[in-house]
Amino acid sequence: MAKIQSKKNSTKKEVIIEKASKLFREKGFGAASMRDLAEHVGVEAASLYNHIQSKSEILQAICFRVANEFMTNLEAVEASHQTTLRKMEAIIRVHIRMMLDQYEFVYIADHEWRHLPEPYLSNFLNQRRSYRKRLGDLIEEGIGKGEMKAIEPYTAVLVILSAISGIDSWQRSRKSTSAEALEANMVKFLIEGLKK
Amino acid sequence: MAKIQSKKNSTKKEVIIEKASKLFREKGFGAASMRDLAEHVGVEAASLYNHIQSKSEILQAICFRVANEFMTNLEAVEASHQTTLRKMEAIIRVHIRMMLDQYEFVYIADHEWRHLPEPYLSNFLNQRRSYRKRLGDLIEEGIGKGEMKAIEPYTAVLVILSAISGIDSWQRSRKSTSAEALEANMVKFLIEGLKK
DNA sequence: ATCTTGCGCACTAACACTCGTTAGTAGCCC
DNA sequence: GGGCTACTAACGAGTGTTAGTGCGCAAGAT
Repeated sequence: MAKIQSKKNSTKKEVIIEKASKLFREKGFGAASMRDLAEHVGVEAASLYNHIQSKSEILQAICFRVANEFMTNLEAVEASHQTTLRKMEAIIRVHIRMMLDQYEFVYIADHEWRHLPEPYLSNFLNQRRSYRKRLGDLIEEGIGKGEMKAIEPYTAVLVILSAISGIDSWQRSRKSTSAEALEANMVKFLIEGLKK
Repeated sequence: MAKIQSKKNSTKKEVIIEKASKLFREKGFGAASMRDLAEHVGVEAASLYNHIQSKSEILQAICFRVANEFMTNLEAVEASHQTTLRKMEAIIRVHIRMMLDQYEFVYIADHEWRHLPEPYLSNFLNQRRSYRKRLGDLIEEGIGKGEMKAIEPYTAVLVILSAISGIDSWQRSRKSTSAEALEANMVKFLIEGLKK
């Protein structure tokens, strides 16, 4: 009957994950049911299990994909040769853009990770902690070099990351502001808070 | 049998709401069950219904209590005679303090409101939108008076509110930073982003 | 001071679902 | 013909919530 796999270059599993990401964001992981998901995919609930192993496997796939993407980017930026301030700007821009065009995925990694089963939960939180630590170190370096004002690095990281994740409010209600303007204004605000 | 009402000056309903706020934050509204809640209260699930009408009534109580508190404060600040910049600082500080000592409640109003049933959902979102609009107007006024740099007000509101709600990461893992230092640093960062 | 009444509150049992997931089966394509 | 993959049916557990019952304490009547 109704085959899945609507687009080429995307396995059925990928289709399921993509539909799931929309659903998990709208209803939350706990409130979204497999029957719900199946309907959006165009299939019976039991058929999903030909492609995935469990509901939480979907969540794992989403969370770790996002985490890896951010981590990979961080490493690239760290290895680059720029001002510390420009490095931070680059990272901030990547976060904003990810939030703009991979919204569903990033949102879930940001808000639904708590439903990960162990040991994935601990693993994820470790990665997260390490990522933030490295961001903090970068800021500390910027302060040391006199490029940034003396702010407690941990707080700065908190403010920056949270501020960006607030784009989710913007996504919900396509307001007057355009995506480009949003990015520009946000970078301006955040970098200004750092700059000496 | 085992009576509820451990403390004076707090009805049994209040005790239930308080325990529920902890539970809803830890597990999410959808994943927290009435039997869970009952156990924390020290009572059978069915007994809860002598004091509340439904699970979602608890959510409503929490969300609107928080919303009203913020709204009341905003009106007080608006009516006061200060620099626009100082008004913003006052509002930011109230948000931070609420996040520090009414953490569970604020968190739920911030993240679990989507599980409100209609018509409460629309009502809540309207209040929220109106609140942010008025914050935006305040910033616009500040720009007009030359106290603040020219930033798109909507974006600024987004950044500020989201940044503060990120304190939840801090609450989860009592880090090196103290509450006072956190508040000071955060205000510094955010106000600096606004100031001309 | 004792008895009576009534109400507040917690109990057990149950209903009517919904949940994630598994077993077993049959059709379609290489 | 043999994998894939989608189907139906069903499982056991857990969901919010209601019905009906009885205990215990406070107020009112004698």
